[in-house]
Amino acid sequence: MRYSEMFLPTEREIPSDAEVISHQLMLRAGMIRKLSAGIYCYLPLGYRVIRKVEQIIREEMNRAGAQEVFLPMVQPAELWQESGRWEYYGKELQRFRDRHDREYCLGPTHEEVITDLVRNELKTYRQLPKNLYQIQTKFRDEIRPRFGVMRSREFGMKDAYSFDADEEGAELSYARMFEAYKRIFARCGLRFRPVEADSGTIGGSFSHEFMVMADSGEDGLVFCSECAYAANLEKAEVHPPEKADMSAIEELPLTEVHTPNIRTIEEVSAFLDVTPQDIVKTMIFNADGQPVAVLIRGDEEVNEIKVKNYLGCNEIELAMDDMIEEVTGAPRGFAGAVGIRARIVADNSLLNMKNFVMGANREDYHVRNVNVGRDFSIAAFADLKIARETDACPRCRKALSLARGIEVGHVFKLGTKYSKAMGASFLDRNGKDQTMIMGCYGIGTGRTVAACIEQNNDENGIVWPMPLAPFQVIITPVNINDKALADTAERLYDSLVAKGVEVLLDDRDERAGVKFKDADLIGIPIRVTIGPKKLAEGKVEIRMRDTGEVNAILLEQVEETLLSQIASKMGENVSGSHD
RNA sequence: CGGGGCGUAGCGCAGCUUGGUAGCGCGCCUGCUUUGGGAGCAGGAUGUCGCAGGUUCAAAUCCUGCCGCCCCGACCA
Repeated sequence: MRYSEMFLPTEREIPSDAEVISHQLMLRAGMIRKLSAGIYCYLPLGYRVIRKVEQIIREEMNRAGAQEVFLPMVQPAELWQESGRWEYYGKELQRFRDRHDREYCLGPTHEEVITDLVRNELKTYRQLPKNLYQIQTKFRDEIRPRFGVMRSREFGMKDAYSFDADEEGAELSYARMFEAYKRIFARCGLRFRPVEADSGTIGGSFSHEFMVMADSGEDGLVFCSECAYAANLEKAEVHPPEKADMSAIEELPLTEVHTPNIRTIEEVSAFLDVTPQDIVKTMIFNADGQPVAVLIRGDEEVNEIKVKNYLGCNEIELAMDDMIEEVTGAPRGFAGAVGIRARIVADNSLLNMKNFVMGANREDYHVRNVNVGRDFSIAAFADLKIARETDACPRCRKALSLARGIEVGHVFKLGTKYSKAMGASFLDRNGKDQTMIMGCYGIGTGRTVAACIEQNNDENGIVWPMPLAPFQVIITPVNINDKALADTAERLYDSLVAKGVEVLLDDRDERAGVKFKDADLIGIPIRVTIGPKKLAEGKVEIRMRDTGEVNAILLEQVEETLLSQIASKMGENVSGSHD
């Protein structure tokens, strides 16, 4: 491709509405342009990178035995009513009516469509397992799209669905996808980590997210310093504290203290001159309409998802003031466990606490020297807190580490959630009707590209890993009006193109500085600079974008040198060959 | 949906408080010079000042309503 002919509008200044680095660089490098909130156009440079990601995905999905299909984006409401998600999915699901007033939605995901397709066509265990995937545009009417293509409303996604006859088969399908995903993200040149995750509204029993490590990521994750445990912060378990021998500590008499307008942990600890570790927080939740009091040590935070999963409820939120007053008889800020009219659950952080402070369920009062058993009882302790770095690994008790990441892929064991609701069954060996067991597996293509930029950039722009680079090589003659330079550039360009190298020839009549800045900004891994001084010696310069290393190479050796550089940079992230 | 901010040339911004000829930098076009890290000089083009009402002799500027976009929160694969 000739730069002079390419639609590649680069920007010198940072667009004012871009916050994160990947968004800024995608705009500046002419990869994307915004059409509307959360809706983006991909320009040629950006789309070339998308196609690189898609190609890697295709190769690895095909290798893992999946087959590519292409499903409609517009989906009839009836299918979603069948699965029950027409009601449950909420406002993210973009609904509309056609001219006959029939209801439809734009596909945010395709469990319904694929399950419908499969139930109509697959009838016997002999036809199973099957794994079908597509790469397609999804639409989710996000409450707040942000960070460019990282969280957009319209976005590209690879989604795969597996159908198995039995649990062992489903396990195998899941494991194969898990391995395929590891290969995909490794081949993309990403530093990533698979983590255990909550399965959310997609549902199902078990899932892993693939997190690209980046401080700008929206998700928190924890991982063990010793063993393989890693999980999304939403899900991360912690090992309960060692049970200490508390018998030596005498239980002091319960005392009510006047604490006028003292509500928060900070206020209470300052006012009563105790540490937050001496206080128990009582959080009132509304769980499917029922009040639940969650007790946790003052310096810890409640993980709502853990509470939700522990209670097994559908909806959970912090209770409104009227519910708080109903169960405590006091306004917000003075809730405690003693005498509360709500189910009580306690985090493990209470295990070794004695003579602690909590709200008195009376306005402007707290109580001191509260003790579990004597003053109120707890049916069971559970892990309900947000994990911290001071917590111990739930598997091996070693130290946990915290990091931030970008979720680029998610694999779910769906079980029979959709196949049962929609009647996707088959006849087994004995002629008996059985429900298919499903899995689903997603990768955000645009998000993968953005995540890659988050990990690979410097002050001059993007630094593409070779496998995702829109071009492998850029040829930069420093002055196109110097015929010797221009001719050399043209000849090298032709010969590299003939060898199948993806090369951009910067044939613009611009000064060298402008070309260098643009080459750095768009992040092409290898730049061949053709200038008068080195050319007089029969040489050109090869400069690596990542290290900045420059080597002068004899013209007759350039092609060979480039081919070997490219080859070594294509495969350096994955051992073994790939088709 | 709640809170905050912004909408002026392709991009980044000033002007608005105190109403009166719409500006700056970059980019763009022409010419000359220059040619290895975003060149210099000279000349030039480009604006329904987000939209609609209102106040006024006069509105980018004041008032009202609406729309769009960004940030924080709630929410979310």
